[in-house]
Amino acid sequence: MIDPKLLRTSLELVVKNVERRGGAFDSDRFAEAEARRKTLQVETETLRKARNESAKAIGMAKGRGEDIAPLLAAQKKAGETLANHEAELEAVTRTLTDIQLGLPNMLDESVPDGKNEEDNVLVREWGTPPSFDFDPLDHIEIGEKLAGIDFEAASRISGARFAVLRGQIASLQRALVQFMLDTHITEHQYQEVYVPYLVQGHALQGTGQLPKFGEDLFKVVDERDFYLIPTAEVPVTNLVRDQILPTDSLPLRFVTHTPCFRSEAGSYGQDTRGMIRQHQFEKVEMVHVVNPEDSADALEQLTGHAENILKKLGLPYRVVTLCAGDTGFGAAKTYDLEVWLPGQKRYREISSCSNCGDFQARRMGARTRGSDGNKPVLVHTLNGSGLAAGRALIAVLENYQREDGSVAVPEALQPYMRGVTVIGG
RNA sequence: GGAGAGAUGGCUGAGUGGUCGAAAGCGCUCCCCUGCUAAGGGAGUAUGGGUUAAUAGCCCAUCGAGGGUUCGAAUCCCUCUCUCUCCGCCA
Repeated sequence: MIDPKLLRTSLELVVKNVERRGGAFDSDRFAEAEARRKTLQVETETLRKARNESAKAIGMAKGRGEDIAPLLAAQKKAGETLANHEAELEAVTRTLTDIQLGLPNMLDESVPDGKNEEDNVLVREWGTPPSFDFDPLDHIEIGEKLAGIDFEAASRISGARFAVLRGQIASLQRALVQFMLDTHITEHQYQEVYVPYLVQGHALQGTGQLPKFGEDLFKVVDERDFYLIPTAEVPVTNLVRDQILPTDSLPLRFVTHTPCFRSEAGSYGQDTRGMIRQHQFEKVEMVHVVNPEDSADALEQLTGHAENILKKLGLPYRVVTLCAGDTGFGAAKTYDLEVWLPGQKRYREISSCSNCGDFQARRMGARTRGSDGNKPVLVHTLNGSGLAAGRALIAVLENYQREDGSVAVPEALQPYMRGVTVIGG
């Protein structure tokens, strides 16, 4: 959520922010409800105060042995008025909360204008796309030749948008995951965590997936409120929900590996072939929890950690700043890392690194004592893929393919591959 | 799955209908005294919200969550969640 004070005092800024993102905000409806809330809350609290004072007076009168019957009658009537006010206040408050939960984060001032991914701004490039003296295959063909990726078997079991991996290709994905985790733990000072893959609605509300994006999630059919995680960002960021963290315990850096589950509703027809867009995929996720003044620097560091993985793997990539229209709901600013895929002859997203500012922290109730040791202040949260393992697998297969259909194993992964240097061939 | 116990402020722990946002102790912060690796004295020390120029006052709410009874609920009733112990089962 964005700061409710901002909504009250600078509503036009919020409207402008939503419009920059390509949305619309009915600010009149909000302003109306807010005005009503203000009046109602003052009245309700005044009534409550009167109720409390009278109740106290009744208690004391009773103690003195006086006749309290007339007092009780008056009090009962006042109680009814109060109950009406409370009910209306609750309804207005719920309306306001619903509006606020549906509002996207305020964009960082450095975020460029733009409507969609075409307007994203290139920050830097690393590496050179490999040149082949043969026609490079895409990962589907490579996987087929090596009998390592089996979409047909997956569709018999689970339908479209799933893959079965076999043999050394399956090992390669696991090697990628282990390599990424170890690198973040030993070189980037992350704490490894293991977290639930089923989470409840309130956790998803905390990170911003709910209430607005429920259709992207898999909900467990059950009397309980369980969802499959769409990203480890959800359980990991929620580690600090309802906490007041000592300021010297920050920054927190967590890393984990989880499967991710996405319904991909609304993406019919996109990336239907291959492993690019799956209902289930593996990802290594990094989460930072930092003091508010540190989040801009933390975003650069976080992005650097993800880049370091690509560098060690020798995969050419570029970094773009997402424009206003392409920046996610909860993010104030996002860098996407895009890896070169020779099979598609284009760069594709392999990591998304976001600074969410205090947006998630406010929803979760995650705070810290400021350096002055006084009032609790909201922490800032960041998350980034480091990296999406399924897409990293594709990138390795396509960039390291050889003419005979075999695939070289990047040096960094060989220790994780029982010393195997070439798959197939 | 069966049986039982519990959930109060940073921690321990009182509090079974009224002046309790909550005793006491510990911890922490500041001050005083004293002076030496100690002790003593004093003050302060929850969170969210409203009002406000205000992180000053004042007010409202919060004793696991939600509902109920009552003029009035930490205290009584109901439902739920979680934790702990024992038995059974299980990776």
